[in-house]
Amino acid sequence: MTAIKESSTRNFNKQISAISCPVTYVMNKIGGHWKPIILYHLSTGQKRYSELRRAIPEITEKMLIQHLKQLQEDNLVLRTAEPVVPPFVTYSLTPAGARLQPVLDAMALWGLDDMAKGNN
Amino acid sequence: MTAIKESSTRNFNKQISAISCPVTYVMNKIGGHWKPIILYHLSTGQKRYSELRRAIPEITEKMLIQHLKQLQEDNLVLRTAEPVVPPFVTYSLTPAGARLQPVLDAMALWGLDDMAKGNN
DNA sequence: ACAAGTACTTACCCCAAAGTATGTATCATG
DNA sequence: CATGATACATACTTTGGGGTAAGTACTTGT
Repeated sequence: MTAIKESSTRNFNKQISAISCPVTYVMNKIGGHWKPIILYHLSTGQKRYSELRRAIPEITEKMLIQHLKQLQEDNLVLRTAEPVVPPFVTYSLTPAGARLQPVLDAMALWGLDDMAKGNN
Repeated sequence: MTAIKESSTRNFNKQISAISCPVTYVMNKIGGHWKPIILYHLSTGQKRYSELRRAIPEITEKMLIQHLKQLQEDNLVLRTAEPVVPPFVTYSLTPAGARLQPVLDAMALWGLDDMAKGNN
């Protein structure tokens, strides 16, 4: 699981930043190139693993699962597996994940606005 | 600076993600451990370089300037230098930077809420 | 003469995030 | 009997973000 060197200034700073700064706390949860995109695709309804893969062709399987796992640990997405073969796994937003919607919307709004004017 | 290898899948993905996903676009601008904190300190009014340093003692000078530069390039903060000696430099938010306020607030709100309930 | 304050710059190193590539188990279908 | 689909796992390498430490140019205070 990408074992993190517990004794690194790097990680220590990350921790205290997350505790003292709620914005950084959010950043640690939805940061990274792929998480917002995954969250977006799940915001339109639950999806199977393979559906997500096809919806985001640029992402590698490793990255997809890795981030899905982290999002699960962070209690933002829910994994539901049907014990059948071939496997049938669906991912959906948890309530906490759904509550992120206004945040993502606010960000998207600002982003689009900023891209439009480029510089004010 | 930190010269970026232009031909890396890594950076390429970052670029296209930022173009196609406005949320990622925002993330690239205010991501990193220090940027939100710097932005927060500037949101309460313009500050001198040394004031910022004292306000955020954990940050190193290298990181401070590096991020201030990036924030300038991203048109979020404005640098004003009085041509005197000793140097007198103040940093303040640009209109675009100020417009970020509601976004940061939304994030902070969610963050605090999420920290409070931990898991729903 | 020397320390301290101003606002940086520069060289060097480490590490975690991201990418590449391949493997696994099970079943259905041609 | 081999290919494809499902949902992953895992070993290996690269690279960009971040940290450490030291230096620069100029002036004021002691």
